Amino acid sequence: MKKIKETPSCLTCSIAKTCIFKTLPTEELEKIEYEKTVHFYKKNSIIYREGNRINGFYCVNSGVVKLYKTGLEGREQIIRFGKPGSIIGYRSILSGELACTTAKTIEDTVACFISGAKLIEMVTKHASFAMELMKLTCKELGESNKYILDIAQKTVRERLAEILILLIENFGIDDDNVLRILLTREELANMVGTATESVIRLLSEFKADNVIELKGRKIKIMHLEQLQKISNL
Amino acid sequence: MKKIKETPSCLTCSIAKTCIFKTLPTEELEKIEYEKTVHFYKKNSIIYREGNRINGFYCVNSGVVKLYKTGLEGREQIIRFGKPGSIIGYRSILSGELACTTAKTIEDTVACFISGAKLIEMVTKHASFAMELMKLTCKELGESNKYILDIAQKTVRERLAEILILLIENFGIDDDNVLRILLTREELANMVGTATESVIRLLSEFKADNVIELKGRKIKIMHLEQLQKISNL
DNA sequence: CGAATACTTGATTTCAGTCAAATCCCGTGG
DNA sequence: CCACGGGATTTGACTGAAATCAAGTATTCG
Repeated sequence: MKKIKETPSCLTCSIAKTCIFKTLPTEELEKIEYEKTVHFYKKNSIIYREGNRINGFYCVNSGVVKLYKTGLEGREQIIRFGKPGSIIGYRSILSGELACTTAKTIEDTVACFISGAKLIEMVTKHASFAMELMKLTCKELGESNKYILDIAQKTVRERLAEILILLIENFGIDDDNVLRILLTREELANMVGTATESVIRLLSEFKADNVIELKGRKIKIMHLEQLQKISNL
Repeated sequence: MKKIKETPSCLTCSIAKTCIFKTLPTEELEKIEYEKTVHFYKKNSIIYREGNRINGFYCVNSGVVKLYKTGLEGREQIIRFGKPGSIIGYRSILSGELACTTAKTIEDTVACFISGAKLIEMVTKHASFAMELMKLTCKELGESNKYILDIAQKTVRERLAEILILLIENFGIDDDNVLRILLTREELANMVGTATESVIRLLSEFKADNVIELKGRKIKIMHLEQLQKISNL
């Protein structure tokens, strides 16, 4: 409501443990601060599109971004989310390829754009930054590989439970055990890799089994252990 | 037959365009040469196991290695292959995690082991090496993400055709259009993420449609365009 | 407040997995 | 050289999970 469209500062931003810039010296942060451009996106805005060349990357300051690939009949496959502190779009800069996903906001979002040249400069000049970035990429790669296994071998039911756990880990739950992210049934389906109807049916089942409670898009976690059991670890 | 178990040299090895070490100065290569240990594996040997800590990575000199994750009922999901010039096991070094795949040779293989400390030293000391490594990782990440989409949305038939094309691109075909890698039906199934019987049935169909010819594990490509059409790009 | 979008439930279909049985193939040892 | 045993491959029959199709209800948003 009262959010002011204020330019976020890299110096205060980079304090967070999860921030990729955390090892950079202050003078470098100041240079980024000076060079970056800040963008304000309304919900459902596209930041960049799969297949396009992007000449920089984005650091999400507030809001949530879904990164998805588009399949043959236009069905989306959500690969991951960007949330405050995440960087998105860096993969294609580093690999020298076109963007492999579309980035679309699912909430009003503020993101800072930093040029690819600057990214490469930082990698070249600061070995600790290069290590951090590599660590991030390798973790992401591990997650993607894990998901290949899941999607190839697990049932939709197991995957849905797993996705819910993943969302809990990523976005947390509030005091009332309600998941701190609101997704449409279709978006859930596009994460799990299944049909919307299947997600609806399975959520109903979970609810009937008292594993979760549903109120619109709010999902309240009643029994995390149950979810874990359903997901098969 | 007449292959001699000879220690491969980093200096001659690194000439190849695809080699990750190609930007390193000669003196650094000499140091690697000195530090590395060379390992000779027979077919079906395990180089490292998913879930184990490995304190270095391997550079494949000759032979072929499959990298796979193991699912609940022990079914393998092949993530990628290592072939001459590939490096394997580096992901877990850089991310500081446990190995996320098992590496098993499917041919007699020679691979050089280089310590994780050395890898990190090279990343730190040589920005160009860091960039190359990052590029490699990011490309791999792009491929994994692509495969998530495929496996989530394509039919087994489409995926099998796609995997065959991928194998052609990776391992090539000989003068007689025969794929230069021999996999069991089960291994093909473990790439596609399906049952062995399904692969067998579909290969028979492809053969009946004159897209391929089969002689044991040899696959002869009769009509690549057909394969591409089946795979839906 | 009306249109559009999202959600839900039911009926039906189908792709692909599982199970079962037969055959093939290859290396080993007699 | 040949028989044997075990793994790999093939084919057929059956099953079932999940997709698709269809129709109605609820919500949201301009």
